[in-house]
Amino acid sequence: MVTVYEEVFHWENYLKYGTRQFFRKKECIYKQGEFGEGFYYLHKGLVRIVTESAAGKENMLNIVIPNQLLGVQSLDQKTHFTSAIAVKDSVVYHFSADEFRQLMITHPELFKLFSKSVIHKMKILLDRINLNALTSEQKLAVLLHNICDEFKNYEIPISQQDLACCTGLTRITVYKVLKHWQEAGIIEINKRKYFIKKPDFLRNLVG
Amino acid sequence: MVTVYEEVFHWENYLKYGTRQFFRKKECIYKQGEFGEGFYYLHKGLVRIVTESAAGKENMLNIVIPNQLLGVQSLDQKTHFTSAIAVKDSVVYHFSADEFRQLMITHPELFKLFSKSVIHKMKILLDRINLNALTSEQKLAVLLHNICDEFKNYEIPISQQDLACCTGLTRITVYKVLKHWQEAGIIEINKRKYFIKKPDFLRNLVG
DNA sequence: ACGTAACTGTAGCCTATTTAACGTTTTTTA
DNA sequence: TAAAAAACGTTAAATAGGCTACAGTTACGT
Repeated sequence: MVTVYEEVFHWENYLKYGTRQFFRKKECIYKQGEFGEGFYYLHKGLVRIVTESAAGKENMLNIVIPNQLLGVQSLDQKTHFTSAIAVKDSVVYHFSADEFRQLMITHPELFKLFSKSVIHKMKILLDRINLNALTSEQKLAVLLHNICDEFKNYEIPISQQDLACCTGLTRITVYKVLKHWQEAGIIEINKRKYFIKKPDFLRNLVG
Repeated sequence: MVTVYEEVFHWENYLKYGTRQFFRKKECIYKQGEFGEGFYYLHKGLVRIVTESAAGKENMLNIVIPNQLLGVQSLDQKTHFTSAIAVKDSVVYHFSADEFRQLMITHPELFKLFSKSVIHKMKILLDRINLNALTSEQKLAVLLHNICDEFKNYEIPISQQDLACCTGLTRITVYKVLKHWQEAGIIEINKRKYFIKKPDFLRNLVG
């Protein structure tokens, strides 16, 4: 499930030490299995993190919003175990492991920032795990709710297909729930865009 | 699913800066929701990490073996989002956040060790997520297979109940799969212990 | 040593999801 | 701007896995 969290981390002052890079919509920032060196900070745009299981099924892990890190797993010259794909045109800053280690010596306070960001990532992964205990309706509710929080309005800019992918459900199940909600007047479907009319309903579904 | 990972991290030289603590079997090292301050290093014993979802269902995340960290999530004075329970009598070293930050200034190489350990944790969470894409038979196959690797033989010292808990399946489902495998001659059940006769079969199930 | 608590074997029902299938609509790209 | 590729709407059929129930076993504490 995609969880969008809004905690703010103050990386601004350190960006000048990173390397700025641009990625177009749908472009791949890093791929599962590739070697990486360091990590990225998302400055602008939107990135989705997906993982491919041994069985070959693709799973969306989370959506990275500006002001968060991605690709931390390869800080230690390990292969990436997820892929990152730009959802919108995005601007990222890349920090190489060595650079960052140097930087930490002169700016020890960076450790706090870094660990905060990483722990935050772990929390997201954990929430993703806990999601499995929920029913499909609840999964979707959590997902939509988070996405709305993120985009600060009640229009969902994500396809059924993606919703399916995020929750691990089939598209058909997503479709059914959405249809059901539409009939119950909880959401409105218009030109394949979804508008949440009763956000409280979704909130209550989960607790 | 419980995954036991064996990568080795060399914390030995730094243990003297931590506070040694003992925990008896079944004792709780930290509880989900409690505030924590710093993190633990497992020196001896075995600890299992569980998480309780909003719905109240308990899920085992992983088993921590000696030489690994636990409770990193509260490094930043946040509440723990998992609980840690000693499976055997255990010896841990606790590092407070402040202590550790000080220590990092005098020993910058600690950052590498720390980040390695944390990334490793993330990998575990990710594997746990990928597991959800699998069928119940596959989940059990992966689990048994990992346990065997861990214990270095083909006898499974874990109850059906625990297998259920680890995989998130019901006990009945676990029982059914196990019975099915028994009938197919893949495992042998004897006095409530399970012996894997055709490990390759399990391996092929997943790919 | 005994009683309670936890674990296991088994059956049957039930429903939420998945799979398959297929025509339509929208979006992408050559 | 036309063709190709995604994405969507919908239905029907197949099924996996969940829940309930209960009796028989084993383990554990005092």
